[in-house]
Amino acid sequence: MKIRVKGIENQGASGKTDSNERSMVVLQSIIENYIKNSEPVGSRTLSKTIGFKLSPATIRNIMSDLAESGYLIQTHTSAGRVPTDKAYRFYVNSLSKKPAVPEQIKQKLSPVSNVQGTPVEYILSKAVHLLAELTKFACVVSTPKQSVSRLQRIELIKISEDRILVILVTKAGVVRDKIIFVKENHSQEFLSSVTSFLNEEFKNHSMQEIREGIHQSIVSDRHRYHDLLAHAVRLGKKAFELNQPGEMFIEGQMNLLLDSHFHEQSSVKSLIDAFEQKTAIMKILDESMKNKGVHIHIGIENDYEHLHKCSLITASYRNKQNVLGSIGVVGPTSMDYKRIISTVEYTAKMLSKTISEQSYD
Amino acid sequence: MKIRVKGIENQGASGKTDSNERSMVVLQSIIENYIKNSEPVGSRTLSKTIGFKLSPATIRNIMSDLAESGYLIQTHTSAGRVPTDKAYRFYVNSLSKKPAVPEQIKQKLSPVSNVQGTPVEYILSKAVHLLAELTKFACVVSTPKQSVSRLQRIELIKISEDRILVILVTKAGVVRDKIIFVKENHSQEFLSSVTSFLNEEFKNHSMQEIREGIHQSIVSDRHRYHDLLAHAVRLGKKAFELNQPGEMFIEGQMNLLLDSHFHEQSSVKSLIDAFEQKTAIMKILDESMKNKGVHIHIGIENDYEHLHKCSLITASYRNKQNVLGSIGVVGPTSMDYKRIISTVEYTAKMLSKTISEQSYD
DNA sequence: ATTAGCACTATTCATTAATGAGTGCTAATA
DNA sequence: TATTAGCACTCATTAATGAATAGTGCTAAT
Repeated sequence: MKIRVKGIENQGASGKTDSNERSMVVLQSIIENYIKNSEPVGSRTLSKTIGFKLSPATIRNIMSDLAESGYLIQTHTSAGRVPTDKAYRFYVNSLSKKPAVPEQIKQKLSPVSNVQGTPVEYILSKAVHLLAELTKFACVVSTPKQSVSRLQRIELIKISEDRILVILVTKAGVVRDKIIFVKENHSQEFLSSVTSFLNEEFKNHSMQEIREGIHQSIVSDRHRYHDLLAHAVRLGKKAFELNQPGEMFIEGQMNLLLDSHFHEQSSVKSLIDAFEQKTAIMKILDESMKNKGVHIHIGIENDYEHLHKCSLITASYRNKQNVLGSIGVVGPTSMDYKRIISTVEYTAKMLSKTISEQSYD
Repeated sequence: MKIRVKGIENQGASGKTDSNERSMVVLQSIIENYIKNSEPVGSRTLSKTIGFKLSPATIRNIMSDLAESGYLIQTHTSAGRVPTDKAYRFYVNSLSKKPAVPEQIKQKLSPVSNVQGTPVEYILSKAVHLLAELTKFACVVSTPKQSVSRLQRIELIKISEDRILVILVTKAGVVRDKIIFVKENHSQEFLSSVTSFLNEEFKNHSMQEIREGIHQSIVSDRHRYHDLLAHAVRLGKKAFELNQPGEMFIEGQMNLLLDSHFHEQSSVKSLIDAFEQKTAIMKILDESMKNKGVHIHIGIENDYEHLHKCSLITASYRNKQNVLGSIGVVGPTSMDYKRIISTVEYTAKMLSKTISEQSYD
């Protein structure tokens, strides 16, 4: 008795890759069909939509094999087949790496480059809003991580006897502010001296570096700033200490609830949890900053359980110097990967371009 | 034939206010029951839960009258009664003006005062987040209107040959930034002169005033700043011109979708629309800044059609000088008004307190 | 290796009947 | 005169039934 070649699974193990390739095409076809209609796909419909001629019976055999290898499941005996996360993974891996971006999408995203001169946060919110409108899913974007970005300018402004407003401007064009409380009543002139000292000393250094090196650096310069020194150290430390938690803008959450895949009560609750407790998604965005290109997390691949029914497509954005943050889409595992991937990629590119142009180096 | 006194409607018209008062209590009871259980309430259950003894039949008569006067409706013949928007309006109007704030809510909101020294935006997002958690509805907050708030400080920072970073600090503690593009290559020293000129001239004036008066003011001072003048006018105009659209933070939209009242497909779509197109809600928040206290918009009272099934509870927040913005809750018309109103009021109070303490005057 | 044919299974949909919650009206009652 | 008991009636909800449908798995023929 001959054992049928199980298609995709044992690539190369068998001499005949014909049957192998065919099952791949069948799988692809099932996936695309399901992405389009959100309904279990059966052998009959498939035999019609598929490119070459193949009877339902044959397709049934192939499907049976694919199911056995974990690419398909049945919701019940007499239902069609539905792709698993494993299938989607296969699918995105087999996609041609660079799908073209439809002109229509480019059009829609053009406003992103029209907001130059506005705060970075505004640009981000514009981008994430448009992305949500285009994809009809939930979209997220993380604000620039300040630790990596380099200092363009620091300002110390006296507000009252015991409060100083610190304004940090990074090369990426991000402005951050914070109030620090002090015991001594410094004059504005004194603060100006400290300001220019800090600017001279730390311009073009990353926040991380500054935070780590602030003490040594000042000490080595002791001779120039005698009496200023003690205070400058203290103020500088406080000023650069500000480690605001990374923020995240979310847009279009509600879109997900129109999606049939999230109609069950339990899924909805999971989603709410996932967005309420932002850390999980934030973590994925952070992760996405480490490598170039588009990142894809499919369903069960996500560490966070509440995201097991979602796929996340993310891409980082950057200026000329550094990776700053990332932007992404959260949707059902059966999303139209081709379209979403290229849209996210293009959005990130536009974002990088716009922000680079107003970065300060 | 005598006409039965129709209760609430013709208050004072009849000699007997007894029946009048009783129907008010019945209505109140129905409303509270419906708020609690989200189910049409019938005469039998009501006769049990209501304080004094009254047979279902009598209650049916009263209910019939209330229905006729537009306070109640039936979804179908054999169903219990459901309060109308008119009933809710009656209900909130008859509430004692100052319900006590439960200690538990005070506890939960205490983090709002623990974020002093952080940017105003951060405080706002914290507050709106907590409010959403407490109310389990969608919550919104508008960022401070810059037009009314007074200038604390302006900074002009040279970024490149043709770009200047403008930083505006208002008395309310809000920091806004914008890049302006210029044709001439000004030195940083020159910018410093302009900066101190603008600060001297305009500190403590509202943005509105500054925008309106910038030209006259400078002209009248012509003798002091001869050559500076032309440039200063141009720069100042550009700098203060920045009229960013008022922003709004939204939190907990998804909460609404767990609410049974929004389960129909059409309601969900309405909600999505309402939040997508933020202007309607923004308008209500703006409106709420004009008068003190809590504002209540019930269902049909809202101008915007997509909000006809929602009630909005809003309250403004302020610093010592000005009303800055407002915060509010968007929920179903059958929300627990007592609780929500006091929670919103208290949150706004906390917000005002926190922001006042770090305002610059 | 592929396909046609057939038995089998599970969902979906419409129909029906039973149940029950609630009202409105009328007549009896305090 | 106001209240209440009683009863007929309405309509939503639920469960049960059966027909139609979409799909599979297996076997035998090609």
